[in-house]
Amino acid sequence: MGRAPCCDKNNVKKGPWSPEEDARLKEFMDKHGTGGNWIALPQKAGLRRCGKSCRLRWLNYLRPNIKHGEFTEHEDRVICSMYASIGSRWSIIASQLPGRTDNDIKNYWNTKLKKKLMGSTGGGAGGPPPRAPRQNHQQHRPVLLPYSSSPHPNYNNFFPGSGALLQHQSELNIPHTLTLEPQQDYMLNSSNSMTHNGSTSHLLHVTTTHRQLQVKEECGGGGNMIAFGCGDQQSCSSSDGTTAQYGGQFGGRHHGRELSFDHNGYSYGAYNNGAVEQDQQKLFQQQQAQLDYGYEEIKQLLMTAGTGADGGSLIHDPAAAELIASHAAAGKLTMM
DNA sequence: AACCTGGACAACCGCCACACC
DNA sequence: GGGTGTGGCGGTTGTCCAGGT
Repeated sequence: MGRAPCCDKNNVKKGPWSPEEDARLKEFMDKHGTGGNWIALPQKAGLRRCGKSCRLRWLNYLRPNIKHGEFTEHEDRVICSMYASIGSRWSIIASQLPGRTDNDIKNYWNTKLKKKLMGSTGGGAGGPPPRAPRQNHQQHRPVLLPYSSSPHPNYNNFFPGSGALLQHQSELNIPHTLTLEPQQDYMLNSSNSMTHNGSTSHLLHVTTTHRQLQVKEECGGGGNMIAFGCGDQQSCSSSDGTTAQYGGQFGGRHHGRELSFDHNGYSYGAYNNGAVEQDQQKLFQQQQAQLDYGYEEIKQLLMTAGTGADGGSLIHDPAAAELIASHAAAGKLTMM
């Protein structure tokens, strides 16, 4: 049983707007505003258009103070760094760029920035963070990193001279002890490939959030892509349709610190209705305690602590877990 | 000159969350 | 509390145009 359409599709005009329609809509909006109802607006304004179409036309084109034309380098940076942090939340990104619409930014990203960025990475790992499903703001607020601190891994290639933004990129060379910063992404050095489930991986991401460790393995060339998640369920799918999903919670005592890894209640820097909750960001910053893992602990975490969707460990292959742990403990994890 | 291709932009579609009754 | 209407969002498609062959 489908919904009733918002308008009579047979009786509305589609396609590009004519100057006359634009003028009529603009005149009506100037005089009356939306009247709180976009659906009823076309009839009142004498337009044979769907209300949604009117709304879109107004918001994306006719509204005052809309900025068209070339994006500045600053805007490029904001878009890229926010995309790296929150993915394709165009409306939120648009809220940071006065005069730009989400549609504009989306088109600009899809047609120019994405290619520019991919070109600078050589087609490597530059994907957005996995997009969380649409959130019930009151129940599961997504983690939102301060975007300026989470640049694209190849940000420096894309914007020469922006090295200051990569202040977190440093090698960790602490034998057998790995210090993971909460809310930070790490990338395993790709010089060593590893085998998991019969496929060779070339890249491995370790993401830490407060009380959360997430390992994501990727293969180049459109191969398998596997995400190991803790707390919130994580899932990734690949272009060839192979998907692996692990989720759940795990916990234990490490360095005398109780780690529950239950994600609930630990989303800091969240946004709500598009507005960053700054006080929550402050709270997050205050609670940025370091998480210390040794080789055995990392291995243990990976091998035994998971209670994923399949009830198994995060990594089924002992050799794989050992390899990750050894790389981590040997300091071969690079902050992204 | 005709055709093809790719880029840029505008618009549509379907889904979801929320407000209201 | 449930049903319904609406607004908002993101993904996708359509259209136009410029440049290349």
